[in-house]
Amino acid sequence: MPFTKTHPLKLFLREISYHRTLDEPDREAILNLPMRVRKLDAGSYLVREGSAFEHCSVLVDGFAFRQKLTGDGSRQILALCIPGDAVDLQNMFLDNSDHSVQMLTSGTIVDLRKQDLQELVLARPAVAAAVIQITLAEASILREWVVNVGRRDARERIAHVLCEFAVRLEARGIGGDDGFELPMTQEQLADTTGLTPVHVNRVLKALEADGLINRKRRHIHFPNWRALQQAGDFSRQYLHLPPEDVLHDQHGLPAVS
Amino acid sequence: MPFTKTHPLKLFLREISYHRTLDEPDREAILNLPMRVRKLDAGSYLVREGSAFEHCSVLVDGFAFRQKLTGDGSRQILALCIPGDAVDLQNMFLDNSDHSVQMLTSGTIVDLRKQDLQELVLARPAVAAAVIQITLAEASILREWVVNVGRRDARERIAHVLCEFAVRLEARGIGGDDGFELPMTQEQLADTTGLTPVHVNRVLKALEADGLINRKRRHIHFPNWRALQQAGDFSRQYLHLPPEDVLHDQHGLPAVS
DNA sequence: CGTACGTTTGATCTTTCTCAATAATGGTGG
DNA sequence: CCACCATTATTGAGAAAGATCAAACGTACG
Repeated sequence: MPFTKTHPLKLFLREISYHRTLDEPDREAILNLPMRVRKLDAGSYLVREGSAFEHCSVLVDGFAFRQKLTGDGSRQILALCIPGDAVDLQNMFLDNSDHSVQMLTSGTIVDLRKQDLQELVLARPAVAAAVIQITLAEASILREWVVNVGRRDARERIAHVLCEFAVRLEARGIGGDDGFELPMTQEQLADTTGLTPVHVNRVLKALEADGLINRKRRHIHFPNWRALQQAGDFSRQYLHLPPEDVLHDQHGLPAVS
Repeated sequence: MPFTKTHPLKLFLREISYHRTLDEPDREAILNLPMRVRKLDAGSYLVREGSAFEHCSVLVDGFAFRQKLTGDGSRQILALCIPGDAVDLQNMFLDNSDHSVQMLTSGTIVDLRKQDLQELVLARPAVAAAVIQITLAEASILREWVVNVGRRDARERIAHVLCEFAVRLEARGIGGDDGFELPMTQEQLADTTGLTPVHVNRVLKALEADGLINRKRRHIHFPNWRALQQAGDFSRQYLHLPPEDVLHDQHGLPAVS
């Protein structure tokens, strides 16, 4: 079966299935939700802080980030969204969004109607449970970010973010073994770590000098994965991913295509 | 009806009801859950990072906090729990806890069996929806904390935490109009803001000198609420509380006693 | 080929941390 | 009730991580 004919919600469904086993009717119900596929440019907004939305989006392709601005205009990035992530579960049940979501790269999203999703959750307990689990796992990542930004120095923060991103990509089956394309400018990396772009630059160079990363433009490679994890005080526990040996084993996962 | 005969889950149920209207059978089901009431001393653990639990706790009386340690042993406080908060919804659906929860003061908790809660959620869509909303609101607070610690200076951070705590207390009908008892040492406040105790002390004194707070031991009073909010870049939006005028109006809320 | 954006570099300045000591405060046993 | 102890709060001096300011350098792309 050709790759291009993959259902746009494939990754999302797989993500859900990690958390909770859904039976066939549940999966059917999700896949048959009325949806609209949209292509977006880098920088376009998926959600704008303070506004209410009719639909919830799932990221199919490309990257996005959550962000919030302070009163004096500085920005904090709150999460990185990768393909398969539900971008605004918040808006499904809360009235207006407490943060913005913006595309990091160009990409594709699927819009689902808020109403439909609410009905789905109310009608299908297993889906509700899966949504709860996804939300809880996301909260766990947020807690780790609070720690990262609150109690780690610049070097640790950056190493940690790199580790997290790499592991999450790999868990979704995206990104290669020999590094990945970091879809961020150093300024954006600064806004995710609570640092200045200048300092991010210096730390990246230091990490490179210490042999923890190789960079070629935005492409990052980890010559010493273990050392990088250590430098970033990183442990994958908080991501609540399935055990590593399951990741590369497609058996038991729903074949959606 | 005497205050002492209040049902221990009263505040929790009220909190749930803010988010979603539950019908009588739903509320009954929650109140009839088998439960165990326990009194705990300050400092005792409700949840320990990395371990699995049989039950989920709801804080009835006293205060608690979520925390995580870094590799080098420093601590970050991730959330303050006030009476009526469910302390470990995480453990209800995720296998082992990604952080610890510890009592800040002495207090009382109610343990509910994990199993029972799961069944409740699976059987009652409205309860599931309420749990999702509570979890989403908690995530929103976490996002604000990332911003606080990532992009605000010491003075703003501390003012912000004070505002948040005061507003949350008031929304639960706890704490007085003329200030409140901050149940934290300056060291703990440092761990919630990503600062050192020494610096927290200096900032508190500065806030006092500027007429933004009055302190008498741990009791804090806000002579100029508006100015403090401004100093902390605080806006209650992210707390997803019901509109202010509903708060002091008990009509429409379930009378649980 | 020039413009715009991102990266890199240097010099200087600030906030916050660290270390260290002293003073309150609350609780405890006698 | 008092003396003592353990926390917690306060203060000072010096150090350091990271911010700020400013400029030069690359690279992509129209």
